[in-house]
Amino acid sequence: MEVKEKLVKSTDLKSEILKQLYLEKSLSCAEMSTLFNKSIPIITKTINELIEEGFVIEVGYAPSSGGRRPLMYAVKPDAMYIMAIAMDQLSTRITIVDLNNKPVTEIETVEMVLNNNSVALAELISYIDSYIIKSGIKKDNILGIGIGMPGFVSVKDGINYSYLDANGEKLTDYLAKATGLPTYIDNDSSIIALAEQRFGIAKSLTEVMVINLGWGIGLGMIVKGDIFRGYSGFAGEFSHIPVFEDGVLCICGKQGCLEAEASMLVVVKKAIEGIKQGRLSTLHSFIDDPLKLMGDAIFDAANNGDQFVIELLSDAGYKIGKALSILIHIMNPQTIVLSGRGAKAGKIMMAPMQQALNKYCIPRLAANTELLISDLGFDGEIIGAAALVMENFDNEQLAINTKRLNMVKL
Amino acid sequence: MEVKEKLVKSTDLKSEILKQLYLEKSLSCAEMSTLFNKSIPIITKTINELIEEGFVIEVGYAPSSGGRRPLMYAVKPDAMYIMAIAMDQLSTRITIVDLNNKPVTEIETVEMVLNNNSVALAELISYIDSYIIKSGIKKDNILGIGIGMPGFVSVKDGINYSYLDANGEKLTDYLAKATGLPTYIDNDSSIIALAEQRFGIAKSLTEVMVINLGWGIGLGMIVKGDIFRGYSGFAGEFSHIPVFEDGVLCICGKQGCLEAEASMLVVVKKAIEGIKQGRLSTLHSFIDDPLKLMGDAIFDAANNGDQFVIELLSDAGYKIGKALSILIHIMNPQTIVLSGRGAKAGKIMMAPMQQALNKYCIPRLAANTELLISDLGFDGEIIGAAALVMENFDNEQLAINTKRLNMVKL
DNA sequence: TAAACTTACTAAAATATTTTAATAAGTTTT
DNA sequence: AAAACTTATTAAAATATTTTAGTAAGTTTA
Repeated sequence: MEVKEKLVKSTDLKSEILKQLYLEKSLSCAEMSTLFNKSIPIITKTINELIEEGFVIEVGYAPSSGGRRPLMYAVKPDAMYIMAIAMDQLSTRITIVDLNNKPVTEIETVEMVLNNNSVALAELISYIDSYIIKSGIKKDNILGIGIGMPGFVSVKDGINYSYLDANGEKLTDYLAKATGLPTYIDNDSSIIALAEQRFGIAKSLTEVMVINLGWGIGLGMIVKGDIFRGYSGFAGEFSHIPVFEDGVLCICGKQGCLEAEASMLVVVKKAIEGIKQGRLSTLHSFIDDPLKLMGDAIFDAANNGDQFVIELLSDAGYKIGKALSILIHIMNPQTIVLSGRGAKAGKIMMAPMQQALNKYCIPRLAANTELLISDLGFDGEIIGAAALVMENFDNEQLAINTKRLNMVKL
Repeated sequence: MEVKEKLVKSTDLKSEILKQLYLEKSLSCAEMSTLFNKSIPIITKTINELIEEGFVIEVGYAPSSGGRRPLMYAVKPDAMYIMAIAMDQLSTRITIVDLNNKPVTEIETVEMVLNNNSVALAELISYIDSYIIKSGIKKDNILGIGIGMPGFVSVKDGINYSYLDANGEKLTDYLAKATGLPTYIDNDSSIIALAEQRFGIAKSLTEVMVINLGWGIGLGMIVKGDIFRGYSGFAGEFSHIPVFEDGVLCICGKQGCLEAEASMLVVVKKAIEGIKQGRLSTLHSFIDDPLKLMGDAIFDAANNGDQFVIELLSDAGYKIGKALSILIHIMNPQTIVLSGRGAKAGKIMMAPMQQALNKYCIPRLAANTELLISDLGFDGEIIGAAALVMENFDNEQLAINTKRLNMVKL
């Protein structure tokens, strides 16, 4: 533990400790004292209150580092639960996790198209309600709902400008009213980046760019250790920067977008065309169900040495690499993480990507940036959605839940 | 005043107040109380100490907002001085400013080429020494030296990897030893961005991209209200991103860089070529002294309606605009500021730039970004260099200077 | 294996900070 | 023009936080 010192208001200490314990497996009083720049007595007092209130438990002694062994504290996993929802264009996953991010009931996947679907919002609410009932967990025990979704999401305004219109009302307010639970939304890629920085391969790093390889190519940015959203909340529109001169026409209406040249959707389309034109591939059996192709089949094919698929992924990788070189020039990140549903494809894409970085980056920058593949993979968005709720956990939330836990005791 | 609340350690309150007073013209106790989240008594006590020690003065009453008029406090301008140095490839400007950023002695410009100049560092030191002597200001009264310089500057390492090599030693340490004053360095564009955000047209904005129009095209980034430098300190390498397919060969060795297509150097080169080929321009009298062309002549010509120059600048503006659209997609800034020596040219470039933004940006992003021209202009780098010293002002610095001021009194 | 050194935890004393209440000095309303 | 309302400043009381010192429990060194 050599986490950088945090500055917190004394009144926020309690919720901040709980947040920190959610992020770390366990901490000693001394560690928290240095972390929060508070004296040991005040930490001890606060921790004891948290134990008294049922949020924190002792988890034994850590190995000695040359003196008395420190007593470690951790969050009580079942003190509160979080509902985590991960949406994409075609399907939505719902689960409820405990404070160790462990699903307490199985992740449920429902097919729901977002585009031009005026009943999507109503459906989502009904899915949420029935899932909570099925789970057997009392609503009072759920801290809130975190949702990752594609589109132009403004966290500040609580609105997704692309999907799930709530008749002009704040989507977060609308969902909170409908479900009776505090609701937080964010862009899927941002949420995946949050998961990678809090619990994944980029844990505790401060400058991280996370590429969300889904049907499209998303970017989640971690700047100075936190999600970066830009001024109006639309930062990271990576896939629509003009990289290729006179390229394919993109759905966004412009030419030369990365997404129109190198997304998984494009790879699949090219695969279908190629197979139809007689190219040999193990994927020919999927040709009638192209959208399901993505479901690991394409990566499995690549991993099994399917030449055609490898060729297609390599080409996409090189193009993404060229765009990444632009990103690196501007952001100079420590790490780039390939994550999201298609993270597996990252393995095949990595070599051509690195090749493009070497070609298009100033050497000093290429040398200072490492390219990694997520180990969270498809779970990233779920974990990120849960983490989003805890990001917003504050004293107010704590007070509500303290009351609740005390009520239960009586 | 509705500045966002700052979290400061109690032990840092004194230096933080002084820093804040350097940035604002004046503040009342109540304002500082809300700003720093401290009680009025503690602010009063601290301010009185600062007055006692000679750093702060009362500057009268502010207009009432419906009650007793607040007593305003400001920094004592001559309590300390700052040496500010602005370097570019060809010349270096030196001055000493007071705590109102007013030069106390005239800004001195010396010709000094940075590239392949092994004696540049020694020259710089001698310029500094002689300027201090000439100024008549005691070294003890100078808080430190702030230097803006082109090149790959790593603030963390205190090294400029492009110029001013100090035999592997930290440049900041070397200069501090040689001059006897704490020295801080940063990239010229970053420092200009700092000036714009602290004292210029982007004052107090949190997400700002500042384009430094000099011989090259620099970028200084303000993210979350502070200079953004990236992980290894090289963020903002805007002018070498691959924007143009198969473009001109750049000095960086790559093709299609913005700098190779649209920098002022390129504009000047094209102007010379054009005039030689018979194009009419009021610049023909400068043809024998191309490097001096830049010295306002090119902007004057444009402002006077010189068609050829306007054409060249418009073309450069459009190209910069295309690159800016990439930057906007990634960063989603609130404001883009055209600054630096060539800020004047911004007026002519603005229309084609906006045109490129409209073409290459997703409409929602283009609409959310305003394009402004600096009013600091050529002074930006000097002001930023001074601000850089105050950025690093802390309790330690304060203690040293308190001692000094008390010594003087005895 | 005992002595010396580290580190962790607890309680009391010292210090720092905020809250409260009283007063001063304005503006706006009646 | 007086009364009612705001806002600023000051001093005293109440509260919060840190420092200090003492004890407990381990590791390392001689």
